[in-house]
Amino acid sequence: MKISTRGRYGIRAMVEIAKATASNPIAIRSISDTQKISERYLEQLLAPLKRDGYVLSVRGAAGGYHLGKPACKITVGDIIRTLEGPIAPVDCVNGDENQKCAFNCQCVTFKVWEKLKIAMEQILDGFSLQDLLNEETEFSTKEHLIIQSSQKPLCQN
Amino acid sequence: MKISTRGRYGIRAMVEIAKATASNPIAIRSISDTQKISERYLEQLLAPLKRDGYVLSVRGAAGGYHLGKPACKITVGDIIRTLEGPIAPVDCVNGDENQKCAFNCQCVTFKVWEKLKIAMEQILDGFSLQDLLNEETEFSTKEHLIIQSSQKPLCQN
DNA sequence: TATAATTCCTAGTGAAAAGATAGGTTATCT
DNA sequence: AGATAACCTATCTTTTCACTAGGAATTATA
Repeated sequence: MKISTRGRYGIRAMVEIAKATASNPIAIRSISDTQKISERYLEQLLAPLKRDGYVLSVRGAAGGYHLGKPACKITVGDIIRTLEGPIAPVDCVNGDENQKCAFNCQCVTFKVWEKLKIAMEQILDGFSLQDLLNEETEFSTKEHLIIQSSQKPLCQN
Repeated sequence: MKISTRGRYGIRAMVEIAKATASNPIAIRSISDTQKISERYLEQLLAPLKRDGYVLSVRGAAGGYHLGKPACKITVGDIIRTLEGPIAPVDCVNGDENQKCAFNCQCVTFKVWEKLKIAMEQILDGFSLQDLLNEETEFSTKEHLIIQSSQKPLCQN
């Protein structure tokens, strides 16, 4: 029950891209530098995000990426669905009718999975990229909260 | 973001075990037959469930398993935690302080994961084994809902 | 008391998914 | 022309998943 690096990196990348504009797009190189994510891996994450319209790209020198729609219209759930597939704890609730089993999923656990899926989507679709950006500016005003000279690793999420 | 077979099989096995009693325990063989799960694999799932006190075992001939506590006191979340580890979409919210990162997880996504974790636990701990048993008797009174002569696979969840 | 039925313990294995790397092509700015 | 960047496809390594396997210990019962 873990979010994979695809989803986590994707969200962090999108937060960076949200700061760019059509006339001043951000390059993969730049995202890679600030977020410490392999350029080559990032490339692979941005392809599906572009396909789904969440980002647009500008090719050639001085090119890069910028959002394909307003930050308030892109949710964390959108990004995860694009990069990891349907948000569903088991296949029979992923929205594809063909994945339902012979009992029409009338097994004792079906209700649990259904409710779980709904709860997860409610949270993930409840946060937009804009919310995350606001969160960031909030953090910058309270840097003192950062643990000093810590042995702990940089955040990987 | 999927529940693995360990969790899913474990829940189905526990529903069977919940029907047994201390004086009439259910054997792995029997669970395996009705739930179509490999005996050897089931063995491995029951070990940790026993360790955590959710089941008790009776060794030797006519032995088997029965619940270690009342069905209403065992939740789906309990079973999943025992078989799959902490219910946490990312490591930094799994309850282990050592997994928190250098920024004390003050990254823009932390709030999302925290809320997601809480929502997931609320659902999963909101269903007890007893609830699932009740669900089952409910189904048996409306078998007509089962899809007739379907090509669909048997339920694997 | 032998035997069959059962849990218990540890190890191994095959396939798939995750998490990247790598090489090269195409487009665009300066 | 050259540098910079996106784009495309393939490959590779590591880890996890899902299961298999062999045998030891325990206990009812014939």
